[in-house]
Amino acid sequence: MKKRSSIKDIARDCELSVMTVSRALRNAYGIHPKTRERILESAKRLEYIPNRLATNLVLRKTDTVGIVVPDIARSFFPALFRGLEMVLNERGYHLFLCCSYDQVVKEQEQVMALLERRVDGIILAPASISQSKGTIDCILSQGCPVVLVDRLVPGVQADTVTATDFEGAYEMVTHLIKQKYQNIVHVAGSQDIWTASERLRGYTEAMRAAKREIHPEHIVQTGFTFEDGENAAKMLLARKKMPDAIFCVNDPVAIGVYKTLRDNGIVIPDQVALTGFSAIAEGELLEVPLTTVRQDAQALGTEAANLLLARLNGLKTEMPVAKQVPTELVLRASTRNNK
Amino acid sequence: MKKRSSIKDIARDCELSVMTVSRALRNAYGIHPKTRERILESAKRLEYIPNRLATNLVLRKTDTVGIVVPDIARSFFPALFRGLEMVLNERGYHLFLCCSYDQVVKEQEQVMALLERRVDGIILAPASISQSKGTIDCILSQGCPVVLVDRLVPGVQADTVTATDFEGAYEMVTHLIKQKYQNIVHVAGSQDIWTASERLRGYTEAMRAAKREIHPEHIVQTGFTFEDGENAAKMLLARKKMPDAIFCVNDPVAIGVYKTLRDNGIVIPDQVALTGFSAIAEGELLEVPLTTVRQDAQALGTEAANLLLARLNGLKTEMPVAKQVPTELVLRASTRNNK
DNA sequence: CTGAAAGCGCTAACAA
DNA sequence: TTGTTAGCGCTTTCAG
Repeated sequence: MKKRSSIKDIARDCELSVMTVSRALRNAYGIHPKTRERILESAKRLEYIPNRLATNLVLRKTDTVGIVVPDIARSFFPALFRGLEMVLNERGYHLFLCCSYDQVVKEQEQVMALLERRVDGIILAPASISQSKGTIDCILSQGCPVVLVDRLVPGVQADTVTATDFEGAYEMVTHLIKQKYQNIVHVAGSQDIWTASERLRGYTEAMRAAKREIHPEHIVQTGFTFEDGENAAKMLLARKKMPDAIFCVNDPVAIGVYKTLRDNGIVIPDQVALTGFSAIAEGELLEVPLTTVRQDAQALGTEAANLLLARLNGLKTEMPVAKQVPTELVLRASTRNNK
Repeated sequence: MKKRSSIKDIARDCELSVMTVSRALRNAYGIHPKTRERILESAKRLEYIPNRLATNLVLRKTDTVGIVVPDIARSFFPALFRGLEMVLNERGYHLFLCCSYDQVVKEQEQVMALLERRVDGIILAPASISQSKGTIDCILSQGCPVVLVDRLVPGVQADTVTATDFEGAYEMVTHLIKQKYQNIVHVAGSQDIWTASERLRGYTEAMRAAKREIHPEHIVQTGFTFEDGENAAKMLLARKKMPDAIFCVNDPVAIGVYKTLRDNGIVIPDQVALTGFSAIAEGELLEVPLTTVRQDAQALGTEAANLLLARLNGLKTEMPVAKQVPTELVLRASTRNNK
């Protein structure tokens, strides 16, 4: 492994001072065109690539932003990442992507790694309502700008960008009620995660507004994945009486439910109506396309990126900014949609 | 924005030399337990987080690996990323994820950013057979270990991990021939991308082995996405005579074809058989589940990561290592599968 | 237009 | 067990 060449090697090669080389390489003023040309030629010949560790150390700036999401393999997050990347790359930032897998400890580790590498800012979809606060406070205490995206943590003094999870769920469930479904079950996600908790709240409030009673069997607790949906469906199938509508916390869960019900001969939407949340592409490809709530993941990304950029450029406001991206009902064949 | 504390602040706080603090923080030998305790307490109180820019500069090691993929939003790549991450995180490396969007210029930029940040190694799924060589040679010339994954670039002296694209395609097409399909069309991807070119080669060789003639209309040129599949299907629909089997370069394309054919009243597999490549989850959820070739994306990731780790730990071999991960035929309802 | 000195935050090597 | 010196590769002063 050969040694990489440095600014010093170029200086020696050109018989100039390190300083002149540094200036020429950065296109700074006050360098004789002839000199600059010699330097550039030498840099090329020596295969010089600047060492940004050194530059960043001096400048206290890395042009790097850290991203922490639960799991990049979940359909929603690549879209979000793309939104972030489009905006931030454009402005000269590079991205560190980390996954927390919804584990608080892992999240903490990843954030530490980012802080040690002195990223200019962090965009975080926190793993836990109850336990991520410490991690976020740690970022804040280092004076590192942070934007929470998709998920909130109450009581944290950070900028946030979320979708209207509560409103979306409320609207969805209200639609089901209007369609005269009598027994609407919510397959809910972990209540320690913001989006899941907001969607449950949307369900609850919509039911309450329609004077529907909510019994424990109306709520099935599960996770966020396809497999979690399969399990939830099995539990429902084991009951004496199936619901006539199921509102799932997200699309992967809904698709898991869909598949299990279908494999057990249940006809959607005739016997059971089914809905998800997020509008990932897969839902539309099902034999019976999935009614859902559209969330613009990429827009969440661009908004979060813009907010971070504003802070990076010195935006000072007393209060943290809380931005919401609207959701939209998407009615497809997995529910009855009269009128 | 308050100033972050450094090792120097702790030294002042404890009335010790910087060196002693450095040692204590790294759990090095030869520090009085009492002293270490004081230092640790002080570090905590001052909210000290080590500056790895400085450490990395001295140690010439960043514990960071750069990943460059075409597009993290494509189902295949999150799985690959996960494989990489599992292995590399475990061994203390953090990951820089970049997307090239199949653009050579963007790829070049991303690689430069990684090299400037002095990543310890790079894992790359190259954008172009004909144009990525320069970029890869640039990495190599810096003495930076690199592993090509999923896609190759001929004539490059780097370790590689690929799936058996040729064999998988050959097997698939041979199966279609055995099922007595007469007019088998290949919806091919860009021939400047390794996987697409290998799959076309698999198609061609299988046809040749069965003494089938290949005419220009047997091959439809398109891209890698769902939309590309839709376009290809429209072109086929416009023909006088539809094929009786379509082998698509990958699953997203196949699903795009599927949807367009279905929307035009074509029954799969009765009128047209359809197959993809990759076995992404979506293919199984279609009304008529998709016959395809399974590729273990995560395994590609773990293999590539292990290969890189070996190089990072000083593995020296004359020749680059070329590892292949097997593929497997997945027969589902979108093709006739007799016997 | 060019250069010398100092320092970013840390560690390796040697000395006390 | 602790401290001193030098230096990683670069940039910011301030001088020439």
